Amino acid sequence: MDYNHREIEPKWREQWASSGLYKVTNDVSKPKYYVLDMFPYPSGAGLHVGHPLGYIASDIVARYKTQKGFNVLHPMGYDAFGLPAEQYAISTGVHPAVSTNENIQRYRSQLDNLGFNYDWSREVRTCDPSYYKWTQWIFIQLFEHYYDTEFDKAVLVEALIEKFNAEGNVNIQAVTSQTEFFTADQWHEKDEVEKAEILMNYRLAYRKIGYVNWCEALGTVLANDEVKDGVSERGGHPVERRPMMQWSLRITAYAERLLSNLDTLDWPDALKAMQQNWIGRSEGAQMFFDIDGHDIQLEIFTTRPDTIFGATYMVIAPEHDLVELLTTPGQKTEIEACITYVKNKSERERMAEVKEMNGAFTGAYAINPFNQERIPIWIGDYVLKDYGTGAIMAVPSDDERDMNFAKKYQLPIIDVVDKSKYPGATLHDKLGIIINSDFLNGMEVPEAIQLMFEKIEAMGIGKKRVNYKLRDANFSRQRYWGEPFPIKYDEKGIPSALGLDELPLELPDLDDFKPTADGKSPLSRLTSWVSDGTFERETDTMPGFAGSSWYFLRYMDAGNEEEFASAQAVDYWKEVDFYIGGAEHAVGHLMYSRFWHKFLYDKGLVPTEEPFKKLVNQGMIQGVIESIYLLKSGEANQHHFYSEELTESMPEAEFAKIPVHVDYVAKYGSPDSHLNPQGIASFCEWRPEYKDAIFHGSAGSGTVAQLPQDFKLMTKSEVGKMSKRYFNVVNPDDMVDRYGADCFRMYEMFLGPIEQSKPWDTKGIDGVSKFIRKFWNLIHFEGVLKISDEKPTAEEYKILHTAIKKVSDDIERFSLNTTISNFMVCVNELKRINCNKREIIHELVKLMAPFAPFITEELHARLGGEGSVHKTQYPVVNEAYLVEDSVVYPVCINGKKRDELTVPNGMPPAEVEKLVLGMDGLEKWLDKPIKKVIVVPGRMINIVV
RNA sequence: GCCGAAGUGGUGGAAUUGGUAGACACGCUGGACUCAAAAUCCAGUGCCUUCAAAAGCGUGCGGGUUCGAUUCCCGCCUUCGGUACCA
Repeated sequence: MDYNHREIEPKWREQWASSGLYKVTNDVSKPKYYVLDMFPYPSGAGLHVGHPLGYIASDIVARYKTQKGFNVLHPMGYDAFGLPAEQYAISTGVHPAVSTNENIQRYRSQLDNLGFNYDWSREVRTCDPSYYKWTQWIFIQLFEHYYDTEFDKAVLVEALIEKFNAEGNVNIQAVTSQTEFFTADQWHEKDEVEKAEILMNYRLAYRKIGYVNWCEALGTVLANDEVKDGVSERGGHPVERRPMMQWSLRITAYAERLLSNLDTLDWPDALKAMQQNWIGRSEGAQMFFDIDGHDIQLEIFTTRPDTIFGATYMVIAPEHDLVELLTTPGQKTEIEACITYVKNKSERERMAEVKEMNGAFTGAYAINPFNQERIPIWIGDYVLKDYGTGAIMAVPSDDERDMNFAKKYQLPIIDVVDKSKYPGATLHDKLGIIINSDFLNGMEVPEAIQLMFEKIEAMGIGKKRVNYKLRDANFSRQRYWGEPFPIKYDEKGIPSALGLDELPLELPDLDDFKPTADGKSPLSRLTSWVSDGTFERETDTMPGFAGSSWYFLRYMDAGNEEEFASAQAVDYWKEVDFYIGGAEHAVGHLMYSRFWHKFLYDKGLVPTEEPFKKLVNQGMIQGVIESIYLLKSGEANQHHFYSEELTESMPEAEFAKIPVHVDYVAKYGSPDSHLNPQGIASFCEWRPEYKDAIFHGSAGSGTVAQLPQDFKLMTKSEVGKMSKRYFNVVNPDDMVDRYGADCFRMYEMFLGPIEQSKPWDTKGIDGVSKFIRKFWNLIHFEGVLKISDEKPTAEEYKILHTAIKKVSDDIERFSLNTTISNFMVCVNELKRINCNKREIIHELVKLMAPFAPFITEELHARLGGEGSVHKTQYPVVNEAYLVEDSVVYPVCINGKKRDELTVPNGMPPAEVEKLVLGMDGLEKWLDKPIKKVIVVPGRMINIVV
């Protein structure tokens, strides 16, 4: 019989499940290997062909490592809290728990279809109380610790209180937002509320004012994703940034370790660079400027203290605490107008803008401590409150944005750095000779910076300091579908953590998921849950990254009810050896997980400082978006569609692009893609609002009922996201049904390098399908198994061992697309010589088992193998079979290949050179004198003329 | 704007350390088999000039280093990801 995946795949799927083949024990006698996928958010759309790309790759690695003798942990779970389920609930009334559960069921069946070797007994769901009990528990630990810079680790807040009692905070070395010092006596005099506020400034989980996107019209806080061009995506309503008291995590305490430990990781350099830039360490000076007529000082941070004589104005963020105080009555209107304007801009817009900045003068002046000059203090949208100190000294001559701001508001510009000695240097390079700067004149910039550090410290107006761009993470969401905070507030508003016996604090049931009128979380509607008269619960919930920051630890001991994971389990599995997931998580998720892990490490709860030893980012599989052009300025009820070629001469803005279901498009994805009359008919049936539309093409115009002969409406094809909204989703289930999971898996790998994004093209899968049948037919003739037990020839061994070598090398360097090519080459070669030798084929079956688990299991059984092929030892190359007795050299003249030369293996270069010069047929290129002959042993020959 | 990545035939891609550009597939063309089609098999297929032989050009664009550059360096262009509340 011919290979039939519909029979064979379900058979083994059931067999594996019933025998528990993929169950993993914490068997300490074997070396461990932990392979992890970034767990998915179970969206309502189900998996599309892009999702499994990384899962297939990790499955191959997991199976390969198993065959190499490791005890492999390869788990899967769901990142199940999130915004989409909540939005779905608001629009349909379906409870997020219900829709999430349905989505998970669907994901599970889709995943099962693909033959992964996950140990499902270890599944985690972030929305499950038995899981988020420990998310809450970790949050409480963060709440109860502060970061001590003397020991360089997290320490209990209780220990801090003891120190406060004994000696105040003068000797405390900590990462803190506390700026005022106090003695033990002063500490004792403070009341409970004041003490709680001071402790907040030290805690790793703490409360502070954060800003949210508030949309008055929708009465809700919007995610950045829901804001487009400064207005809400739904409805186009104005959005403003509104302050709110929220929980934050003090990730900045770990900035230095997050940065320096990057060196220990086997991650792509590009990714490390992104994290480095995100942390953004810079050395500079913290400086305090006196303010004319005020008792207070303005704190700024600058990396360029050497340019202080060029500081012609100061800029503070419009949200800065001092704005109100500094604004003079005369400037009030202007400042308020500016603040209102800035409120309506997102942070992203404010950072992106380098040309058109906005600001206003407060009316106040800072004093330059070096020449006592008055420097006007402005507010400006390009300074962000949470960056550094939220205040800068502006040096327009040496900073592009300061320069543009100064030009716009006609502020003076003083050149302080002469860069003429360094012609290639840009403004960002710290190079040049200082001018117009009193005692700094004539110094080189780096030298001047050093001198300024010393001066500033000597004068007591500031300190050399390290600053990070990294900001503390906002940890509050005004939403329902997330982990409730295990926090309650007493009648004075002082927060305290719940005890372990009160966990999990379960998310209460609710039937109205809309936020309240004043923008509070939906949970605040449940007054009976919120308050019992003596205390009030926190009603915000945690963000998506809470549950995903530690899930990889839970897999190690998923059912544990006493701890997040037992010490034995954590000591055995330690860290993730191989982590694969999307590049879109390069900073967010990976940074937060590293932070939490380091915190747990400080507490002695995990044995490694880093959670993910090796990491690979997989690319996205994109779809082709097909759309047709709709004329915008038609009469209200008469639609006109234009063929793509007709739109080229008209302004693009006149057309709206209407996505078309790709099933209707002929020559889908090619430049010739179009709707034929049949496609147009399908389109009109699918979108009845266009059933009377007129279609214009090169062959004429007409409605769907009366189209000209050979009518074609050319469509626009663009590579983009595979998504429901573009009607271009390809479901892996369909592929598995038609071609089988083995074929689908191999095709996904064959598409290209795992790290690269590439468009999906169903057509190409035929090639892999043919290959699988060819492979099967090596030992099946007219449907009957036929195997030879003869001893293989040297040629057969060579074909097999070439494949073993190449495939093993490729897996080790994670080049999975080329492994598939190598299997194809191997099978093509074996087919060419009609090899059906048991010894060869059985080894090949084991070699291919990680890639195509079903067909190899079947063949293993048919070849009389014991047990499962997935527990066999992976083939090892024997180099003896690969030795060549001759070498073919390409013969190049001036780097261009002109001929070949075959010589015995190991011939010395000098002799090869002699042979080459004696070759016939090279004369016509050798009419000029030969300058040099280069022989690279085993590689090539180049003659230079 | 900033940070990161990618760009090679009609298409997906290969070339592992600077050494034969286009492996392996898809598609296309021709042929075999067939009443016919599908499936399968065989041959060809970077572009251009050409009956052919043969030559020239060719890895986003413009420069550079080198005997030799898809690979290294400098400057651009385009697309994609992230940009702190999508996941």
